[in-house]
Amino acid sequence: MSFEGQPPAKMRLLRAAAELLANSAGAPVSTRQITQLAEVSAPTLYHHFGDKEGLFDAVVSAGFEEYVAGERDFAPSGQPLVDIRRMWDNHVQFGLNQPELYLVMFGNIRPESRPAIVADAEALMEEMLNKAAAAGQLSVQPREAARSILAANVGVTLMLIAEAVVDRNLDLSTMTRDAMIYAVASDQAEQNGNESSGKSSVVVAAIALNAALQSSHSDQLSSSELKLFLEWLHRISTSSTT
Amino acid sequence: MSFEGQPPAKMRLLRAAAELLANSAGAPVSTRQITQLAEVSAPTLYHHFGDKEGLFDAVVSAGFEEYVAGERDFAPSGQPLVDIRRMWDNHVQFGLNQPELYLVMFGNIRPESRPAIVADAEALMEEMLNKAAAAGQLSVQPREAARSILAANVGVTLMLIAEAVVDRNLDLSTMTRDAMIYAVASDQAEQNGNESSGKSSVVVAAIALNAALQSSHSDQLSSSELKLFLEWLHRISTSSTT
DNA sequence: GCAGTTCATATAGCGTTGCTATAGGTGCTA
DNA sequence: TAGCACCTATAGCAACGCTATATGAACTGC
Repeated sequence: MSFEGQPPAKMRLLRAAAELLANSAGAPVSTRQITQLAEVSAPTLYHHFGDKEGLFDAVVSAGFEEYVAGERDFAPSGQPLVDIRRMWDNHVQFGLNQPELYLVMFGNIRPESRPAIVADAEALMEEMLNKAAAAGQLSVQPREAARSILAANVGVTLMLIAEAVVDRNLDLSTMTRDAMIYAVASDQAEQNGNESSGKSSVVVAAIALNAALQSSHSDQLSSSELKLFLEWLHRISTSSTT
Repeated sequence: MSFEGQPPAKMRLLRAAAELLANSAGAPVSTRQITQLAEVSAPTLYHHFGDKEGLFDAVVSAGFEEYVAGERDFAPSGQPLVDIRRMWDNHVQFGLNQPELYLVMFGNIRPESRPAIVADAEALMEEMLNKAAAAGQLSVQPREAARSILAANVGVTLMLIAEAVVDRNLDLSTMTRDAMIYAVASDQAEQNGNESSGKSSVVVAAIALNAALQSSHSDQLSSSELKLFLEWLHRISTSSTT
């Protein structure tokens, strides 16, 4: 959605809202400020965007599309998980660069109002994770992984926004990012090279655990618990792969 | 901060605000609603709390202290990492039970306005992680781990709140929680390919199976069986030594 | 060329919001 | 009884999101 072909008033409103959202550090932005800066009167705003939130949505989705576009461009590094890392960092940077926009997008999300942007972000992340899954580098389903990573990504970004700029420590982001990616990656289920089916990885892992439990006795479960546990383990490890 | 000894008006304001915040599903709560329900007129509110946000802060911190108290009580399970899990789950439940309060606390956090509650939550989490660190179960500094886990916890909770109640899937919480705890726990040794130190192969295999089970819902166990199975699995995978 | 329709903008103002200037009541201490 | 804190109320301000209504411009069909 380029700004070029739009009627002047609508475009000026978008620009004014974006500028005010970007510059007013934390303070809420009123429709009167926006219309005044855009040199337009109130009904024009509502004619074009229906709502104050409609205007903000437009600004957000414009900014988000820009961010997504820049994201897709330099993404194909061959290593999907590396791309995920970069995607995470870009997300954080986007939030820190435009905290107001970001808070509108991810801070006030309520059930009835705004799953749209979140769904977009999830889809983008999932798309990248699909490549990782295709390369056998994922130990969980891409959709679940995407939701999980995005949730952590949002949480970290909100925390960083909440901190004073002075003592913002990006180690929080780095650490959480690597934790999430590592947890989702398949390098601890190292058998995924030959069998990429999710179910078979369960079986393989169950067999491995079974073997490990036989050799070294764990004291974390009582004997009765262990007995039942082993039985279940057996049921899992002998299940047919579909 | 008990409610008992307070003058009636102040207490009635707190109760009214809490009730309106809890019951008004998503809609903003106005001071007039509050003062009307509390049978009090406007200046009284500002006399006692200075601000609308001051009132909300009071409500929030009351609720938060209650939540913290309930948290500390049943916490000492001996296994710090298990306690962290429970703490995570309680955090999510707190957010889902009182979404309005939660959004006030963690959704709108801006640099100048509200690091207080966040700091409290961090401190609580850190306190628990210190025990884990003392038991040699942590591979990173408790403070960093607490910040990281809390950030992910907040992100997950916000995501769940944003979803319609119907299709809320708590797997998102479970998966992210275990990912974070696992990443922070000291069994990270094999992350660097150094498998001999620290964890036994039982733990490694248990973790792998856990991850695999998260991705593909096995139909070999009933849901109640699976729940208990996963619980045991986690006990094994968070055990400190063999 | 001109009526009809549609789109875009403006004037003025409604109802509600958070908040306050001012003042009156209440109970305590002296 | 006087004085003094504390607590509460009447009334109202400025700002908010939003809209009923109206005017101008641009295009369309005849």
